[in-house]
Amino acid sequence: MKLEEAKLQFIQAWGKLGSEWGINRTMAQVHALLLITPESLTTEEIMESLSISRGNANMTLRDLMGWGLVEKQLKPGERKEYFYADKNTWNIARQVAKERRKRELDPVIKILDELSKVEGNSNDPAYKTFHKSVKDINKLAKNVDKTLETMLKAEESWFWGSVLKVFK
Amino acid sequence: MKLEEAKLQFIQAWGKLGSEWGINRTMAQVHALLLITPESLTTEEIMESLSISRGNANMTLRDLMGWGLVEKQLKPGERKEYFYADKNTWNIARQVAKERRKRELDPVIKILDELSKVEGNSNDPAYKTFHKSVKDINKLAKNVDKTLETMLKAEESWFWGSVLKVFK
DNA sequence: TTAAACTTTCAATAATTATTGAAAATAAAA
DNA sequence: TTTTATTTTCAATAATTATTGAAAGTTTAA
Repeated sequence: MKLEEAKLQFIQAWGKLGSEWGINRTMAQVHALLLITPESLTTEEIMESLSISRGNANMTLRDLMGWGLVEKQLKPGERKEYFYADKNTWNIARQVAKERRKRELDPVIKILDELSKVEGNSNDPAYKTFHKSVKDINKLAKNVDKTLETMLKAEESWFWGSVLKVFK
Repeated sequence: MKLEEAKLQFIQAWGKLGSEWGINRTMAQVHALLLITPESLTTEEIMESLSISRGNANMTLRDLMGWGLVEKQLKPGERKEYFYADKNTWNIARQVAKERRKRELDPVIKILDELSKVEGNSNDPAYKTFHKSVKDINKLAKNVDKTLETMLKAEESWFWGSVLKVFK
C-alpha cells in the first residue's frame, strides 16, 4: 500500500470509529489529518484535503480546540491561522477522557445521586428494583470516575505498567 | 421526588447517555425500563410505557438481545413473549464492553496493523509522522484490548479492588 | 382446515444531525 | 480612511438515522 492511500484509509477509519462513539465524523477526520501531518495546516488546506466547506472546517477546528486536541499557531508576518495537533497519543487519550468525563459522566452521576435519594416502600418490588439498579449503576459510575481521575494524572508507562501487571 | 417521576428521569438520563455514546436512544430507554422493572414485560407493555410503535419495540428488543442485555421469556400456556433484563450491573458493563470490543475495537486494530506495515522513506517527514502516529495508536488500542480481555473474565469486586488499590 | 394471536418486515415518513455557502464581522495593510 | 485578507456566523439545505404502521409472516388453537 502506498503512503497516500494509507493516509486516506487512516482518516476514514478514524472518522468511522469517531462516529460510532458519538463524535462527529468530520471532527474525527480533521483530527486524523492533523495527526499524520508533520506541519500545521491552514483552514484552506484542510478544506481542500477533506473536501469540506469553509464553515464546516472552521467550526470543526474550533470544536477540536475546545476538546484540547488541536491548537492554533500564528506565524509571524502571516495573516492566516495554522492548526496543529498534539501527536502524543497518551495526551490525546487523557484529553478525550477528561472531556467526556466532564461533559457526560459527571452530569449522569449527579442525576444518579439524586435518584438514589428517592424514598419508597421497601415492600414494593417496583421500588426495590428501581433503587437497587440506580444504586449499583451509581457505584459503577463512581468507580469509573475515580479510575479516570487517576488516569488523568498518570504517566503512560506507569499506567499501563500497573494495569497490565495487575491483570496479567 | 415520587417514584414514578424518578423512573421517567432515569429512563431519560439513560437514553441521553446512550445517544451521546453512539447507542440508539430508544434502545437505551427500553433497556432502562427493563432494568428498573422487577418482572418481565411484553412488547405491548413496553410500547405503551415508552410510547413507541410496535415495529420500533420489536427491532429494539431484538437488538438488545443481540447485545446480550435482554432475554426472551416464554410463559407456559401463554402465547406472547416476555422480555427481561439482567439486573447485574457488572454483567451489563462486561457485556457492553465485550460487544463494542468485537464490533469496533477489533476491526480498528486490524486496520491499524495493516497501516503499520506501510513502508516509506524514513527521511520523509510525512512518512515519519504517519508511521509514528499509527504505531502509537495501535499500541494504545492493544493495551485497551488486553485490559478489556481481562475485565471480561474478572469478578467485579476483584476488578475494582485491584484497580482502585493500584491507583489509590 | 380456518381463525385468532402474535411477531416480523420494510417502504414511507419524520426527526435529528451535519454541512454548505454567502453575508457579516474582524483585523491588518495600504 | 479604504481596501484586502481572513474568520465567523447561521439560515437554508442535505444527509443520515430513527420511527411508524400496515401488510405479510408465523405459530398455536379451535
